[in-house]
Amino acid sequence: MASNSSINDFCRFCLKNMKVSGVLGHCTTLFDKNKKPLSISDRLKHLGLVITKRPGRSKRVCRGCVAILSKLEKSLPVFWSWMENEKDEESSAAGSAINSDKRNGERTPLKTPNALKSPGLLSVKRSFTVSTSDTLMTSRLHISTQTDSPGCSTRATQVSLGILGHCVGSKGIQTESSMMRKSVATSTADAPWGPGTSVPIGSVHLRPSKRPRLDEEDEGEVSILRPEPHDSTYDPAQLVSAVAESSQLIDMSSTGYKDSKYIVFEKNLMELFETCPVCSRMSEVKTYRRGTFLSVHQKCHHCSYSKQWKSQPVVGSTPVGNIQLSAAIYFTGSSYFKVQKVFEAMHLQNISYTTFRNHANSYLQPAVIHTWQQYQEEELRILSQKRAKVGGDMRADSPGHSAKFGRYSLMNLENNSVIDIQLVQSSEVGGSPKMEIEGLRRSLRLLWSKGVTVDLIITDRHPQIQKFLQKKKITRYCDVWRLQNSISKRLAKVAKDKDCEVVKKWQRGISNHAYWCATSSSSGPERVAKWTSVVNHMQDIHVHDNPLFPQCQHPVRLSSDRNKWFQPGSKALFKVEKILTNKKVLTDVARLSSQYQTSFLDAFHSVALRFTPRNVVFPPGERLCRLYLAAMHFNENSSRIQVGTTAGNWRNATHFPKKGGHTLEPVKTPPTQRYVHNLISDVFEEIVPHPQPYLKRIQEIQLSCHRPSTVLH
DNA sequence: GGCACAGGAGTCTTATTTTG
DNA sequence: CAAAATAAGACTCCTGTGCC
Repeated sequence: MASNSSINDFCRFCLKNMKVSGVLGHCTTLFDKNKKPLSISDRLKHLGLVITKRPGRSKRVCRGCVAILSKLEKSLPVFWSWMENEKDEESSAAGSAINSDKRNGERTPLKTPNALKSPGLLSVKRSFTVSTSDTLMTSRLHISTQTDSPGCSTRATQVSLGILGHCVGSKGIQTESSMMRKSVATSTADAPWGPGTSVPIGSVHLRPSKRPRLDEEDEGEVSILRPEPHDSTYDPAQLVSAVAESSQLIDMSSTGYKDSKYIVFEKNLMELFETCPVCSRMSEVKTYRRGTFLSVHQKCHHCSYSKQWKSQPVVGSTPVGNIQLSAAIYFTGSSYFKVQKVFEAMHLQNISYTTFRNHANSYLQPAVIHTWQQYQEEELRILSQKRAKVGGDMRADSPGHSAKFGRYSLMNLENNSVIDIQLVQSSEVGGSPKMEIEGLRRSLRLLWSKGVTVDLIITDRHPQIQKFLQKKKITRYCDVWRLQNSISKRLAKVAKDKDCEVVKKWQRGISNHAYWCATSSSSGPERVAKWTSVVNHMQDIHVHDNPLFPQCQHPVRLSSDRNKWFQPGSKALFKVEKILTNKKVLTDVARLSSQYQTSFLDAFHSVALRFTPRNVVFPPGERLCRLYLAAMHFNENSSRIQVGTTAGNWRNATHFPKKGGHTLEPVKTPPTQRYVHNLISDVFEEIVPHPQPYLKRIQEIQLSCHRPSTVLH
């Protein structure tokens, strides 16, 4: 048994040990009948390899071998069709048998892809002679160019694969490159991307397109390639096409951000380039795709007409649409992978994840940091002119239950806007319980460094925090929602006891009572007096010993439900009284905040959750940026007003919460995303032209995410 | 030769299924 | 029903490819 299980830890084909640190990773069972659409063994069978369960042979394969199988499934039909074609030609052509034999003999020496290098696989491959199907597909290109095969089929391949571009190269290519450079050399008037070229993008175009974007290089090379409208192949038609092209590009702004975009089908697009507009005969069309970008190179062999069309403006050497897509995904808090699925579902061309990450690291995150810091500076400047009233709360921000990261959010309670977010890693402060106090410390240090005086703070009932705030002489208040939530939970637990069912009838009443105590009292002792009076009230006693609150304020009325009153000396009363008059609870009741609540902080947490879903692992830098984005979204939309009806009433919507019953919630105006547009503008106007200062800033931020706790004390 | 992009592989994670 | 096993998603790092 033990030996069998150890064999199954290895891949059947490449013999790789798939057990890492005692855990099997990325393996698939060969004979899993439930696997959809087919089991691995069935898929192999389809390709000609019959595989059976055998003692001493593993029943699992690794992900790498499954990937090879998938490739073979894609490529083999192509390869088989080649074989069929060759057979047909061979049978018809006399004397080709020798060549055919030669080819069969040559098939194996082709370069083996890395993935197929393992000995176990080779044996399998040989058994059905498809080992190089994948290789053949890719090597087709190299063989044809190097060996200069005279076969007409090869020639066709060369053309289709774009090799011709290098050989012919001349007019079409020059036209294209000069177009790019023309924009570089001239300022705005003849820039191919249009006269609306903004200064920053212009500055990008000032660099030769081949140079690294981050380098500032001379522009001498640029003008050399300018004069291509005066090419020897000058033709009025060409001029027409060039003018049409430039006018088309002139209409859009340099980044085309505000341009509408469309989904264009390849077939429909290619209809535009099929025939030469000058001689109306078929022209050669070559395409080049990079992410969402497509360039079409049309060349007519009959009249020398050539044209290059680009689907998007290009900044430096990066298509603008690709960055815009990355920015749109990132700034709206969406997930690349979800968008990728949507794109894939409709065969829409997309950028790779690596590209997305590169864009995020180079431009998007710097934009977020920059915008957030500007906003924060301004907010803190205003706040420094008065005594700040803030609320803070920590939430775990990691997948699962492991509180690896925590985010401490600080909110200005006067306008309900988030003014600071601190990301704290449990490992840097020595455990998750210390994260909250650390987050608060960091936030307060920032406020103090900007000259903000904290008047009061509403925060958690954590003893460490109480001690810290006492030391710093900051008035701390308790949030009513938190207190009533904590008490509700305890009451719910008691209500489950079969002798304490009466507690259920009072849960909502006690919760409401907490809010009433907080809002109707002017001092701590008065709040406590009102709070403790509920114990009498629950026994149908409405006159109390406490002079601060001698009598219930509600009108005298007879209850229809006599069973709701607690019986003196009952177990239920004893348990509820213990919860309500607990010393810590009374201390917190005395500190209940009457004017400011942190319910908006919870609303922010739910927004933040949409930007940083818990089941996705983000690197700390990206996590912080996403939280900043959440804060920007929240701050922009926190003060939305209620929608009115034509009759002049406010609109409400009925909600049916999980607990039962129903509530009326105001219908507010739809949320806006102005911050997204501002950020994208920032990316193109400031960061893409001069990324270095922003990158430096983001490095500082990321470093500060990991600074050791000792620095902060 | 430089750059952008694509994709593979390793690692960590959660969700689901299987097993005892 | 709980624990173990399995599958697969998500992320980082790295390398290869092809265009300019």
